Amino acid sequence: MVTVNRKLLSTEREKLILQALGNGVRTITELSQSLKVSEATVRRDLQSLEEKGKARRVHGGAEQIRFPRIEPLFNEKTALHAAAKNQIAELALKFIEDNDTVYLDGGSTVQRLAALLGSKRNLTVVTNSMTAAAELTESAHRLIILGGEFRALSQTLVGPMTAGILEHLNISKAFLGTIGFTVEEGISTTDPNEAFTKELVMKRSKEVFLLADSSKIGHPSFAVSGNINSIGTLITDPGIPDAVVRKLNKKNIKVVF
Amino acid sequence: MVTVNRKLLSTEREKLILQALGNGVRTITELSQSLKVSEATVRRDLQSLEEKGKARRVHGGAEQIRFPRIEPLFNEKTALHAAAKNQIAELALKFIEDNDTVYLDGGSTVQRLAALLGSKRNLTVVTNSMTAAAELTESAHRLIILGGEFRALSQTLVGPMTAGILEHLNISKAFLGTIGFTVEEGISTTDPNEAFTKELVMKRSKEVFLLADSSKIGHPSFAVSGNINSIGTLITDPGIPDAVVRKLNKKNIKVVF
DNA sequence: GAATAATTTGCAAGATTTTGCAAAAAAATT
DNA sequence: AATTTTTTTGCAAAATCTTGCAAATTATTC
Repeated sequence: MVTVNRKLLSTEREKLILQALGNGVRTITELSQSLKVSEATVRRDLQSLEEKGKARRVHGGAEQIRFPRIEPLFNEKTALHAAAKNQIAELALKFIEDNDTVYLDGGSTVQRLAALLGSKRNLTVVTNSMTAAAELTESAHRLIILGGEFRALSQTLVGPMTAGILEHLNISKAFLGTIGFTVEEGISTTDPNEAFTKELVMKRSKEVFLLADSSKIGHPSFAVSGNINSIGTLITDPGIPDAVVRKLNKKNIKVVF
Repeated sequence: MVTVNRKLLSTEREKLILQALGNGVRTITELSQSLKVSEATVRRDLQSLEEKGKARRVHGGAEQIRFPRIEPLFNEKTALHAAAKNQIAELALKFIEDNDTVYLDGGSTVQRLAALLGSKRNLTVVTNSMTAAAELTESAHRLIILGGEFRALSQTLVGPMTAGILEHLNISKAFLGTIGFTVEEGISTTDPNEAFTKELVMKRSKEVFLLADSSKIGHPSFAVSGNINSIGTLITDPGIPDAVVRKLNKKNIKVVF
C-alpha cells in the first residue's frame, strides 16, 4: 500500500490512477479526491495516460483499457464513424447479387453488411464471425461457418483450423474488415491467426472487397495479411486522401466511396 | 448487486443496460425506471449501443444482440423434461475435470451442461452447437467451434465440412445428445448430416457419454449414428426401464442416473 | 547553496457535452 | 381513419471539459 505522506511525482500518480481504474470506471471527482489533487490535474494525467494508450477517457471519468495494444484502434469514436460504416456497408451491398456465395469477415463494418443481407435472395454466406453468424441464423440464406478457435476479442474463429473448411469452398465475393491498412503493405491486424485466415480467404475468393473507413488508412497494425494485390476493391468513405486513391488505382485496386 | 451511491457515467449505465437486456427484451420505461434516468437518456444510450452493435432496438424497447433464442419446437421439448434434463446435466458435470478437453453436442440437455461449465477451470471445449458456443463465449475456457453448414432446426453445424477440423483434434470426453435411442441401434437423429458428425465425434473421442432422458429410450429416429459400442456411458433419469439397463450393461455400456 | 529556467499545478472563464423536458413526427393499434 | 403509444427533434439547464494564466514546485546552472 502506498501512503501519501509526501508529494507525488506525476508518474507515480499516474500509476495510482491506473491502479484505481483497475477496479472499473472512476469519475474525475473520485480520482481527484482520493489522490488529493485538483480535477484539472487528474484530467491532465488521464490525457497523458490516454495518449500512451493505457486508459480511455469517457465523459465524466475514465476506464481502464484491457488490451492496450488493440483497443485504441477499436475505439469507435462515436456516431461519426458509425455513420461512415453504415454507408460503407450499403455501398458493399450493391456488389452482392442474388444467389452469390459471399464471405463475411469479422469487424463492425462487415457486421453492418450482414444486417443488410435480408434484402437479397438465396445467398450462400460463409463467415468466421460469430456475430455475423448470429445475425444470419434467422435468415433464409444458406449459412456456413468456418470452424476454428474462438477469439473473444474479435468474436471470430481464426487460425489454422479454419483452413480445413476453406479449402473445400470456392467463394465468389469476399468482404473483409481490417484493423489497419497501408498502401504499401495492405491489410494488417493484431493477431497472426486472424491474419492467416484472412490470407486464406483472399486466396479462395474470386473477388476481394476490403471494407475500411478512412480512419484506418495509413495505420498499419502488427500482422500483415497476404498480398495487397489480392484486393480488388476498397470500399471506404470520402475521408480517404486523394493521393492514396491514386496510388491504389496504380496498383489496379478500385476505390469506391 | 450494484449500489448506486453516486452518479453513473454513461459508460457504466450502458453496461448496466446491457446486463438488463441479458435477461431478454426490456422496455424503455423499465430501463428508465430501474436506472433512474429519463427515457430520453435511455434512448440515447440504446442508440449508442446499437451503433456499437451490442444491442438491437425494437419498437418499445431493446434487446441484446446474442445468438437467437432457441426455436419454439426446441423450447417446448426443453420445458417438457426440464427437471430431468437438469439432473442429467449435473450428473454429467461430475465426469468433467479441470483441464479436460470436452466435446459438447447439440440438444437441450447438453446445453444445460454447457451452462454449468463455469465451475470448472481451464477446459478446452469443442462444440458444433451454436447455442452452447454462445453460452461459452464469455467464459474463460478455450473454445473451439467446428465449422460446417448451419442447421437452423438444431442450431448446430453439421455435415462433411465438420470433418476437416475434427480430424485434427483429440477429444478426451464427448457429451452427445440425441433424438432417439434404442438398445439395438443406438443413437439416431432426423438428419443424416447430423448423424455423420456425431459418428465422427465418437471416433475421435476417448470416452463417449450419451445424455438422454428416458423419454427418448426405445424410440428410434431416421438416421443412425455409428456403432452403439462407441458409447461408454449413458447418463439418463430414473425413468429408464430396468430391462434396458441390463441389456446395456451386457454391452459394456455403463448407465448412470 | 542561491539564482534562474522549466515544469507542474490549481483556478476560473468560456466552450462542449450531456441530460431532461416537451412538442412534433412516426409507428402501431383499434 | 382515429387513437394511443413510441420515437425523434429542438431547446435550455446542468455538468463536464478545455484553455490561458499565475502561483508553486522541481530541475538546472552558476
